[in-house]
Amino acid sequence: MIDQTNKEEGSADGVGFIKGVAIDAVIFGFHNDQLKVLLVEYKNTGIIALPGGFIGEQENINDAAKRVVSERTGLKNIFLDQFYVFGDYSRFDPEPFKTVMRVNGAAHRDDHWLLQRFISVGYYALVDFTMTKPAPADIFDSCAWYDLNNMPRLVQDHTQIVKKGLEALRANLDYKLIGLNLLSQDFTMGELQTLYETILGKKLLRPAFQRKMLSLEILERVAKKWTGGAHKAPYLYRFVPDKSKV
Amino acid sequence: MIDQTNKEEGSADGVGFIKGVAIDAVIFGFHNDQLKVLLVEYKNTGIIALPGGFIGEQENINDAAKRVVSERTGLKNIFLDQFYVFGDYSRFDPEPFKTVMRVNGAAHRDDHWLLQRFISVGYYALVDFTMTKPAPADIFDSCAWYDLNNMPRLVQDHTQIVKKGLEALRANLDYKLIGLNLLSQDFTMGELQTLYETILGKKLLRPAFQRKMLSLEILERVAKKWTGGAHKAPYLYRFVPDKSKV
DNA sequence: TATTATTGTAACATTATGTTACAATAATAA
DNA sequence: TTATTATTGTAACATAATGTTACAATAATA
Repeated sequence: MIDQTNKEEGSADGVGFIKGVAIDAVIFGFHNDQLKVLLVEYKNTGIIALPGGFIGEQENINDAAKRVVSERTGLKNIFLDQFYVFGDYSRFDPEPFKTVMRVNGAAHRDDHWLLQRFISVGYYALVDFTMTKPAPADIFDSCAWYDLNNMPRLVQDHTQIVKKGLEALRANLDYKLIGLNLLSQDFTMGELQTLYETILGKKLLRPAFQRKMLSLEILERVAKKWTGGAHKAPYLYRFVPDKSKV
Repeated sequence: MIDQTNKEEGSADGVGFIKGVAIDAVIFGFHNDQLKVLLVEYKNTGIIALPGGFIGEQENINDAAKRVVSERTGLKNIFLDQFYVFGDYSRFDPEPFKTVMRVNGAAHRDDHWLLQRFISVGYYALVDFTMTKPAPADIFDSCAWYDLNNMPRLVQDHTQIVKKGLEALRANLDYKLIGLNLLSQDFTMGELQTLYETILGKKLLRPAFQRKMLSLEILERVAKKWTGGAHKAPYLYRFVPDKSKV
């Protein structure tokens, strides 16, 4: 447990971590027909940020990213993709971390490792909203979902990082079928279409969408879903990963 | 000049640079119907590597990449794209740099900054082969073009980096029209097609390719090119960047 | 049993891409 | 000068992909 705490983002010293490189994770979820992003709020400061972390001295960077997302969502087997390295000098701004330390009574000097310049590697993660258990660490007041369309002010350049992460998600949507990672195991074609429409920010025509998805031959029909509505019941579909690897 | 030398990759101390983060550049050229990659050979060692460098303490990472490519090619206005961060712990291997230092008489200790673990940000660059003046630095025996299909053994994981860089180039080819950066200002449709075929590693059908390229409305016909061959002379085309921004 | 809203998909229209064919033409050879 | 050759530019058609309209099927409700 002490070991665990020591590996959290806010640990007092940088022992065991590579300095100068950070990971920021744009964790996307989908709920109530809206894209959500998981954000943390630093204790007693109102400072809201992307979940982030550092890379263990002997850790693969992709494993570090996975660890960061796991710690905040409670999930394993996370869909993760690097999308950009944020390395402008202008993003260097030690003030927020100074505030976090001061307010929470952590002594620090200006040459503290967290107050130096960081290069940040951006990852986006796609998770099943219904399966996540957002978990704050000691240094956070909260770890919670926010509507992508109604985001609070974020620390440093994190708003920009979210924007770029969404662009990467859009660019990869057709190519990687990644949208499916955002839904529960079983879903209707309508839900899938709404997800795509939400990610792309535009309406799609239903017949073409359904035909396209079915032509990929990666979905299997599992049952009908009686929604209680006064209309025909939609089928439930499930992603069949084997079929996409032929 | 001293200042300049101090900023080269092989400088003895790491003063002025961010530690732990490096840039590796896959610089593509196109000549004699073949894709070329610019590589450096470390003095007296036979060690061949991608041109690389480090990030100044107050330098933007993208500017550092541009600087690295400029130093080796002599060009300004370089097309550059980040494509991946190589951060596996297993790629950490100080032996090659130890050899470089030992052979060239540079004293070093095992805790020398160049012998620590680095996270490497991969960039690919596209340059006009005919305009480049490959320039080795003091620590290199050579800086020269190699056929992509006939590459020597590269240091560390650089072969892997080249492979991933080529994949990124392929993936972006249609999307970003980046192929045009590899040709001289004026080129024939045949040259453009050969470039695409070389990058994609497959033949394309001529009428479809020509129709597609012309439909983009970013090429203007400038003149005919009399090649001396016993056949109809092809037109020369030129890229019209303005038109692609409408 | 009629009404309503939504689903699944057929049918057709349009666009994009793949393929074949051929006239135009620059150099060479007869 | 005139045929020959190789290559270019593009028309014409074939096929595939995507956009659009239409409508039957069907759960729940009136």
